[in-house]
Amino acid sequence: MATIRDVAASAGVGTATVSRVLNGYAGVRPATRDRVLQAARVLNYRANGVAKALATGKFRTAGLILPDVSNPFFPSLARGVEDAAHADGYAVIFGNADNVPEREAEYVGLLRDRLVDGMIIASTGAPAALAELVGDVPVVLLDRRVPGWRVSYVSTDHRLGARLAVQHLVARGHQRIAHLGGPEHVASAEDRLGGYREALLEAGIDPRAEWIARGPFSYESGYERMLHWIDSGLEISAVFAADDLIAIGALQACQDRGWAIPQRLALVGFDDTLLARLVRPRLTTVLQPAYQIGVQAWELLARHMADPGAPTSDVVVEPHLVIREST
Amino acid sequence: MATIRDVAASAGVGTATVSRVLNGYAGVRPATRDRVLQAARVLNYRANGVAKALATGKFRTAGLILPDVSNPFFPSLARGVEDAAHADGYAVIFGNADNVPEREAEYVGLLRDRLVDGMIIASTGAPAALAELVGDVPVVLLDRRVPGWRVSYVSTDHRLGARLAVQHLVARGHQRIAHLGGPEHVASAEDRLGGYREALLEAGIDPRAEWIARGPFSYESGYERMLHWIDSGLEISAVFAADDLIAIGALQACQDRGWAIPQRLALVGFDDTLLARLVRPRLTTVLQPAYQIGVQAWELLARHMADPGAPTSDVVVEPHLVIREST
DNA sequence: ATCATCGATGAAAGCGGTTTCATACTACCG
DNA sequence: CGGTAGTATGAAACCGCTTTCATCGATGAT
Repeated sequence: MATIRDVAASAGVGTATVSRVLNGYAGVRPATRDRVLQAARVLNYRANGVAKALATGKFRTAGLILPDVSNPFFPSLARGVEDAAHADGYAVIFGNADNVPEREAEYVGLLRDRLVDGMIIASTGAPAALAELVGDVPVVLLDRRVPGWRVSYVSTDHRLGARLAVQHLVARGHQRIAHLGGPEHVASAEDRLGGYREALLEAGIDPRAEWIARGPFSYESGYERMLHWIDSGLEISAVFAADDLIAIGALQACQDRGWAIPQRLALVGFDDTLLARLVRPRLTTVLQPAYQIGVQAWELLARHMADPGAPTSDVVVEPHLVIREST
Repeated sequence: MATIRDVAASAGVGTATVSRVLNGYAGVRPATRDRVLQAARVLNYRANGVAKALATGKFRTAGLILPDVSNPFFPSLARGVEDAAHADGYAVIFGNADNVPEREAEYVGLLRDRLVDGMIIASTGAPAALAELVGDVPVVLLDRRVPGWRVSYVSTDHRLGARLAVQHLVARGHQRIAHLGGPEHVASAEDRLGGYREALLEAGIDPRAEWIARGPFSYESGYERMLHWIDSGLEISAVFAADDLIAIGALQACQDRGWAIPQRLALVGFDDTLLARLVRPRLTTVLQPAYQIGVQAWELLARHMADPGAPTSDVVVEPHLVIREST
């Protein structure tokens, strides 16, 4: 692997000049510039990014930590981040925290050690502990606010999304609407639950405790909780699920027990992943623009990386209801 | 951010000793070791990974290039790679080539510049061009062999998988079996097509040209091709799709045109992604153990990183048929 | 008591870039 | 034609770590 010194020697100049040419600084005589370029080409020279990073303190690499890549929502988001980062010449190191806070912390440390220039974290656990780990690396947080930590956030208005979903069910004439919620202490899940409650109260419906069951954002969890409700004779006519995976699990449970959707039970999900369009009946759900959220997060991060003193901001993305066949 | 010099000064030793202690080399007096450890703790010291990489030539980071993260098969695979890498203390930088060969090449360059210790590439295009770009970084290739490039491979036996699928359809009494193939020049797609042909010939059926339509591995592509077949009156009773996404698109098309599955048309997919279980009727498909393939690829890569002279190997994974309701 | 041996340790030289700073050269001006 | 401002360039320091190699003191053998 050719080094900058090889190129310098081959072109008969100093390494400083090679560096100047290759980084496009003015003040190099055209003849010299050409010699350097030529030598670099001949030697098939590519600058060593690590050495560059050490010298400049910038690595042109960012970290992205996701709670669960198997949930189709996150690949879309990741792709948004990655496309935007890529356009800026940045690489993205991604870590899958697998919904385990320890693993998340581990990744943050790993990334910090790799000197990433910034991180985007879609946190699972309580990210307050992360603040210290992150140090002074610019960070953008997704879906979760940490009091006292001055970083930028981008988040969907989950509360609003949940209200849209429930209002839609109410408008369809439902009165007994249950909620298959997400895990506790996860901000998006909490907000969706809050929106569900609000919307019921607004409609003059008392949100009963037995209408709420919480659990992980997964197909299995949705399936089991719904099955349990059906088998225990819970009297409901509609369900708002905290995400599409849970909704689809529930849908499956209904089909296994012969509850027709939407006749016997109306069902609304959240996210609008590809899955929502694939299942039968197609799932009514709340759209969160995953890709754009990713792009947005990148833009914020890019700003903070360019100017560490830039004011933090708080981007709230509006969700929309997508009505399909399950309601 | 504290440096190794700060720790050395604080502990009253040289940087060499700090380095020795922190990397666990023997030959440091316990008293000294404790002083260093203590100082490191007080200063909240973490070694700068970039500097370490520059000094050692090892970054404990690997690259993973995937053609399309939206295809649920790849997140599973990625997770296998990542889990295994993580267990070895490696970080993985991943790149989404988006099925564009240029983008793939760009990523390979990006990774090489970042001095990754190794790469796992699930290539889209013709990866021969990559050989040069990669340089002497250890590589494991997924699903694709490049003549003359001495690297390790791991690949599912796509040909066998396709034969299992078609043999199953034949056993169910089908004679007019079409194939919704994957893109041209993509090894897995070619092999599956090959297996399809072989199985038909073995069954004494002549594989007609009009029974084969190729296109991208996507839902939309499956939908459109199937719709076109139905509308153009193609007489078939079964379809083997080159992957689950295509199969599910086709399934959708059938439902939109009132072709009952499996009565009017039997359908088999490939991959056994989560989707196959979610759609109705559930999809019969060929299982490829994505996660294990990822783990396997990592193990191969780890071997090559540890010993650049290690002999290359060629791991072939056996697929299995998973029979569900679509046949 | 003397000397060779050995273990513990630090100084310093890289790793491959960037960047400052001094210098050599040009060109322009009076 | 000398002086000066300005431009192009290279030497060398530096980024934070690892690692070699020399050194120093202690130990054990003679």
